[in-house]
Amino acid sequence: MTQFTAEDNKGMVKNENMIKEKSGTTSGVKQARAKAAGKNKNGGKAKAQKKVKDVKSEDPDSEIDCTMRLTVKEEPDDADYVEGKRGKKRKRPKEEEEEADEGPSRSHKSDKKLTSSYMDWDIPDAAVPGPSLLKKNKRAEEDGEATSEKKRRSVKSEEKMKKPKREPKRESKEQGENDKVKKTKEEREAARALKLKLKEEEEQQRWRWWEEERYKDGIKWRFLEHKGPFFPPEYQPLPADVHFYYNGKVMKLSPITEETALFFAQMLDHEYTIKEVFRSNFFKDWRKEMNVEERRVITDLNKCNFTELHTMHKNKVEARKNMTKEDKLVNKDANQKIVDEFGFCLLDHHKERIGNFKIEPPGLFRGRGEHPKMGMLKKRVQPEDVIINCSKGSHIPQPPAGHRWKEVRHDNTVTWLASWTENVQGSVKYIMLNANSKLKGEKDWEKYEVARQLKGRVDQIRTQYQEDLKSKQMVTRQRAVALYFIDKLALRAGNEKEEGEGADTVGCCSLRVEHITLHDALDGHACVVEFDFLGKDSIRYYNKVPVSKRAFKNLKLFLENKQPGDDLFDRLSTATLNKHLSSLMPGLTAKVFRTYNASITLQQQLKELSNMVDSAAEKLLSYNRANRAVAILCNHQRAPPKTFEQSMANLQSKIDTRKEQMAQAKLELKKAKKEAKGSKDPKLKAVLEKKQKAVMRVKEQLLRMEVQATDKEENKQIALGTSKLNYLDPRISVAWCKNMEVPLDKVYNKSQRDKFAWALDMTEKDFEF
DNA sequence: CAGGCCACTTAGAAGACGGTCA
DNA sequence: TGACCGTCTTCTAAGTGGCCTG
Repeated sequence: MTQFTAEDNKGMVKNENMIKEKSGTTSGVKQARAKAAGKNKNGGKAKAQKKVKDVKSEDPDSEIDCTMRLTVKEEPDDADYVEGKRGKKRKRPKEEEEEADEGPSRSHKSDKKLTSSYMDWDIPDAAVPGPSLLKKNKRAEEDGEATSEKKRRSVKSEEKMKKPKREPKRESKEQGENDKVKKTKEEREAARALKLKLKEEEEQQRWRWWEEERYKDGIKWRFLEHKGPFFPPEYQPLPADVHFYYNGKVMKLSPITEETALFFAQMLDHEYTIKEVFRSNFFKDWRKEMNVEERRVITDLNKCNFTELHTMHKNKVEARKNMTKEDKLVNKDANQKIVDEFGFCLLDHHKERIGNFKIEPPGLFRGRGEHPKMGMLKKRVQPEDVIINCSKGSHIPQPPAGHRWKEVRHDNTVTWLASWTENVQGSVKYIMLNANSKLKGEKDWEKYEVARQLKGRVDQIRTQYQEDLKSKQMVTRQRAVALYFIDKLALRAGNEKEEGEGADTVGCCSLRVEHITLHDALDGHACVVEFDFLGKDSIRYYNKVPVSKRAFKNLKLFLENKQPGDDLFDRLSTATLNKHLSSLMPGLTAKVFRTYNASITLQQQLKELSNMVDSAAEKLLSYNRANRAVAILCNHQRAPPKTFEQSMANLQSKIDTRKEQMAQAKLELKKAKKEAKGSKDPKLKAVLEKKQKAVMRVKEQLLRMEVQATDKEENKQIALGTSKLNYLDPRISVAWCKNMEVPLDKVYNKSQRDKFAWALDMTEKDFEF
C-alpha cells in the first residue's frame, strides 16, 4: 500500500510543485512562514543553506595494499578484562574467558612471517579469531586436505598470507610509466593479465568473515593492534612578506592567533564569511586565542585585513595544482607512506583498512544550514585529548614525541580504535574501520536481514497501525499516524534535539504544527497533507501526499488548539515509538522501515522496469531509474552540479552530430544498396556490408547517448549514492546483474564491490529480498 | 521516565583522480 | 599535451538508537 511507483516518483520530480528543493531556495518562504506563525519556538530563524568550501587536508588517500608481518607468539594474557562501556572495567564473564582461551597455542613463528616496510605486526595467540576460523585454519595447516571449494580457498589464502603481497596500485603505476615509453600490444596484454592476476590474488586474500561464526555478547574483536591516529602537520608561521593588517597597520600576530586568522582568511571567497553569525562566532573564538596585547588592539573584525593571507592561500592552491608530475609523484609517495603506516590495523588475524585514521585538522566549524555555531574555532586535537583502544597484548601505539595519550583502554565491546571529544559541539569523534571491514560489513548484513524480517511482518504491522488510528488513546493515535508517515513516506524518526545546538531540523516525531498544511481537497485529491520542513543536513522535504481519511481526521485533531511552534505529536517520542516497534518485532526501529521500503522499492522497480531484451545501456538506465525511485522516496538530494548545464549542452551537441552522421551513413548505405543491386561484384557487396555496419554502429552510439542524456537529466538534483550505499540490500543488485547479464562493475565501483563483498559472494540468481 | 552519554550509521560537499578529446 | 569533466574518495557533520543514571 505504501510503495511509490516509478510513475509516482517521476511525477514527483516533474511536477514543479512537488520538487523538493534545497533549503536555500526556500528560505524566504520559510522565513515568511515563521514570521506569520508569530510564535515559533525557534524564533523565525532564516533557513537558507549555503554550500561551503572546505579547508581540508590535502592528503589524498589512495587504495593501497601493503605487506605485513605476522609473527605468532606465545600465548599472552591478552584479555583478562573486557573494559566495559564508559571505560569502566568489568570482569569478563566466564564463558567469554573460555572462548578467548580456546585458541590452540601455536609456535611455528617463522612460517607465519610476512614482511612489511612500515609495520611489524605481532599477533599473539589471543589474536586468534573465533572458533570457526580457528578450526578452519588449523585444519588447513595440519592436513591441507581441504576438499570443498571454500576450504580450498581458505587454505590458499593462508598460503598467500605467507608471501609478501604486492601493491597493485604501485604496480600499475609503474606499468603506466612504461606504457608511455612504448606501448606495444604485448605489453598491454601483459598489463591486462597482471591486473587480472592481482584481482584474483586479492580475491583469494579476502577475509571471508561471513563464513565464520559470530562473536556473542557484544564482543567485537579478540585482538586489535594499530599505530594510532595520524596527526595533521603543525602550523607553519606566515612567511615574512605576508602581513596581517589591523586598521590599516601591519600587525605581527602570535602563532595561534595567526593560525586562526588564516583559517578565516582561507574562507574569504566563501559566502560564509559575510554571515553575521559566522563572523561573530569566529571573532569571539579568535579573541579567546589572542594574547592580552592582541586582544586589547583587535576589537573589531571589520578593521581586520586578511587580504595578503588570503592571496597567499590562493597562490598555494594554485601552485599545488600546477605542480610538476615529479613533484606530484613525490607527494603521492609521501602520502602513500602515511597510509601504509597508519591506514591499517590488525584485527583478529586480519589486516583491515581504517576508514578515517587522520585526526581532523583544526579549522572553523561549518555546520550545515543555519547552524548557530558556524564560524566557531575547531581546535587542534592533541594526543593528550585522544583515547586509544586496542588489545592489551598488542603493540600500544606510540604518541608523537613529547606527548602522551589521554588514556589507553582495552574495550573489545566497541569497534573504535581511537576517540577524542571535539570542542565545538562536545561530541565524541571516533577512528573506525573502513566500510569493507568485517566489523562494518557484518553489521550491514545484519541490518538488511532485520529489514527482510520486517517484510514478513509488515502487513500485520500496517493493519495494526491502521486500527490504532481509531484508538481511544491519544498516544496510540499519534503513534499510529507517525508510523504511517514513517512507513509511507520513509521519514526519519526525528529524535528530539537541543534547541540552539544545531540548525532547526526535524524528523517525523519532531514535526511541528508549522511543518504541515492540511487540504481537504487539492489537485483532485481528497485529504492531502502538505509537508514542508528541513530534515537532516537542512535538506528541505516538500511533498503533498493524499492520506487516508482516518489519518487526516487524526491530524486535524492533533492540530487543535496548537500554535505553529508546537509539536504535532506532543505525546510521542522516538523512544516510545521504538519501544512499541521492538515489541512488535525484535530489532525493529523506525529506521528499519526506511531500509525495508528502500530495498523493496528497488526490487519492485527493477522487476517492473527492466527487460532482458533491452540493450546494456537501457538495462542500466532501468537500474538507475529504480535506484532513483528510492532516492526520491528517501529524499536524497544534491545541489545540481555546477557544470550541469554546460555538460548537458555538450552532450546534446554530440547527439546532434551523431544524428547528422546517422543521416549521412544512411544515405551512403542507400547508395551502396543501389550499386550492389544486380551486381555480382564482391567488392560492392563488401562495401554494402561495411555501410550496413556503419549505420548500426552509429545507431547504437546514438541510442547510448540519448539514454545517457535522459539519465543525466533525471538525475540532476538527485543523489543516488546514499541509497545505494546505505539502504539498498546489495544482494538485490547482485541478483539483478546476474539475471540481466549485466557486469557487476556497471552497478558497483571498486570500493562498493569491496564493501559488499559478502553479498557478491553469497548471492544467487534467485535471491529475493 | 527524562536526560545525558556513547557508539555507530547516514549524509552531502569538496577535493583528488584519471580518462577522453581536441 | 593539457584542459575538461565525470567519477571516486575523503571528510566530517548530523542523524539514530541503546544504555545508564538519578
